[in-house]
Amino acid sequence: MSVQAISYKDKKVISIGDVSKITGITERQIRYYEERELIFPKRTERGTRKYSFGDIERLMDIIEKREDGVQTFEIRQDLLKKERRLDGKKFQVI
Amino acid sequence: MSVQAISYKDKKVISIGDVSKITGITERQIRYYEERELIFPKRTERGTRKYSFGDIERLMDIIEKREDGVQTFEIRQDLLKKERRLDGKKFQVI
DNA sequence: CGTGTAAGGAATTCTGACACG
DNA sequence: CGTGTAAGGAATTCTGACACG
Repeated sequence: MSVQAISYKDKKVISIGDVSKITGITERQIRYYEERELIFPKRTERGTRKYSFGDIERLMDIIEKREDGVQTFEIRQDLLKKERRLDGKKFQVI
Repeated sequence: MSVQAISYKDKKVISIGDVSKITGITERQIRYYEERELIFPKRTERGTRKYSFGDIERLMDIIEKREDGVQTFEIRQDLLKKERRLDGKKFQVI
């Protein structure tokens, strides 16, 4: 129930060109969000970025926030908060 | 229960090079199986083939059969039989 | 029948930079 | 800060063909 096999959602196999078409934003923006550490594609041996469907969902979320005027810095903050919450559950202090 | 939204499994977004790496067979073989109508990738505007995870599963199946000495012709026959069975359920003759 | 290979062209992706603001 | 663009190089993919068997 808690442990789940990695599904297709998390396999990083989509090229940036396709991600751009699917999400509707430019490759430049996608690369910038990576630079700002909001998204983490895999790299092939050659250096090509590969994204998962999960990454695309995350991107959709980022796009929405950006449209609401949220800065990448703030989006990153929220991300870190979430991670800390997850850590808390793993190493719960009593 | 019967109708299901198209999941990530059926989104055709994987390039032939990645399919080759994932399945372990050459691009030549993958293209040949398409020529023999065993597999049906999508084409981008430019003409690049795009495969889904479902396509990859199907390929794995084809590879196994080929290793057992089954010819592409026979594999295709089985495919058509399956389709007919499905059709039978849709247009059942009484 | 099933697969390898060399050939040439066209589209993709990458990085670092300059630009505007 | 967030995004556009031109630049040049490197890797990808495509098709049609010849080869072996």
